[in-house]
Amino acid sequence: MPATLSPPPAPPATANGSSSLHQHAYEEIKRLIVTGEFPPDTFLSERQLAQRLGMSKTPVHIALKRIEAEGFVAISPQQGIVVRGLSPDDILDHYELREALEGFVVRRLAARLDSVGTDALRHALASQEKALAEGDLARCLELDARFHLLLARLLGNRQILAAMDQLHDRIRLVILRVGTLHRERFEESVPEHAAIVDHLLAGDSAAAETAMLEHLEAGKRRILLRRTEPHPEP
Amino acid sequence: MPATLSPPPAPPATANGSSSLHQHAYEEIKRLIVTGEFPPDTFLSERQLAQRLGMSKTPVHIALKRIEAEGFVAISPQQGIVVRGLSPDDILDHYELREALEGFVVRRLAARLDSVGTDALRHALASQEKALAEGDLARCLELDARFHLLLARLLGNRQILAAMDQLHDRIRLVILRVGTLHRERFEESVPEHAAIVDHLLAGDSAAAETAMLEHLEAGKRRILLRRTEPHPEP
DNA sequence: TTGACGAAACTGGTATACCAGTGCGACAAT
DNA sequence: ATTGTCGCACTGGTATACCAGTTTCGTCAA
Repeated sequence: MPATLSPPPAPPATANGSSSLHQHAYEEIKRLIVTGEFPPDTFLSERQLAQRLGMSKTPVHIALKRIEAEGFVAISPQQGIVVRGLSPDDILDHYELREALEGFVVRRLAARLDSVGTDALRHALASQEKALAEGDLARCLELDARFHLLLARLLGNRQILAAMDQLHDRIRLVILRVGTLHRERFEESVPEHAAIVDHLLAGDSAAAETAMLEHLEAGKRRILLRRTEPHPEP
Repeated sequence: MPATLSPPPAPPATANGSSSLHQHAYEEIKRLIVTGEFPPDTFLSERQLAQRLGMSKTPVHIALKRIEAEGFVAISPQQGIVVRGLSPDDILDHYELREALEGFVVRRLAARLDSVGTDALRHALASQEKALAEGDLARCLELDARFHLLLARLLGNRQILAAMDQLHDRIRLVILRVGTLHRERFEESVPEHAAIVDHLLAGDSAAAETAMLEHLEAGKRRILLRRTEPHPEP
């Protein structure tokens, strides 16, 4: 599609690099979900979304089937589409999967980190500290997710990276479930990241893995403890 | 020649259990790929597939976009669809991901195995030995994949199970890459499974994980080296 | 013989129309 | 007033037609 679209009244806000409409629809709808604009239990409609995105049903339909396959929405034929929320069990399972993947990643990574990776980790850490100092919590959240993905990328395993990439959006969803972002969260997690990096640079596999597992454990605790408000859920 | 439009005999043909056409298309196309009927580098066409499956382009298109997202085909707009093969690096990455997931699974599982799980593992093992004794190699392959999925299911983590389920089809693809099934492969792997189960039943996390990692390492070696002769146990 | 050029025969991507279910509300019969 | 029923207004799912590229190949001119 040309960069200068287009007839429909709504050329979407974000300048997209999407190669196709259904790709754009996929990214946009998922963004609306993981940013909380479409909270859990929201009812969606292909036609509404198509109109909002300035395209026809077809690409929206394709995007939604993919999003359904990833578990973010539930589609009932002849009924409708509903945004799926995350149960506490989902969150626990989510963190356990991360323990398996990311614990493994840092364990392996400590033994094979090169100078390029060293620089990347130091840079990522510096960015996080800068964002925290500036109080830019949204950027803190983004950098947090990117830090974890960076570890997988440095390991160079595309399968693991792909698996963690799918987790990326779920992480946002998990964090958003507790409401707005808290500064204290990052005042704790950024130093935890720093500890992981320290052990990686020292080549200490066991210590790096332990630090990662503690970091994830702390993250899980930060989320589950805040989830004590009464929920009007069935 | 031009497609002179279809003479669709137009009964939905086989009475399928699929809830929708695109679901049926997804399962069928993926089956054709993972069974080797569509080997790597095969060129596909939405229209050809639609005619073969007795439906229109639309559900085929949706199914292919999902299969593309899973990495089994590559779609180039205005060009065509090609079945993606697995490079040696892909296979290495694949096994490394399994090491991360399944190593973690057995480590955790050894500590929390109940009587139901015990029975399920014993039963799974017996089935494998029976299939091997009968020389039913196709069933051996199926039971192999199911055994690994069973471990994840016993752990009770849906996220991990979903991640490993995606691997299920890739495993078949990996094995098919070396050609036909070899009896020796299962004469080795079934006892390896038995060893893993033994350590799980004994509650020995470390031994179970080690056995699993060795099992995966052996599987990787069997594929990459294509060796058919049994090797001495360490 | 050879080269370039253009029409045709494809490709996936998208829009539109239509279909078959579903739920709900209005209206009618009691 | 209650209740049963019909119908309309939705839903996602599918088929069809069309679009804009890309590739192929035959034709025609040099």
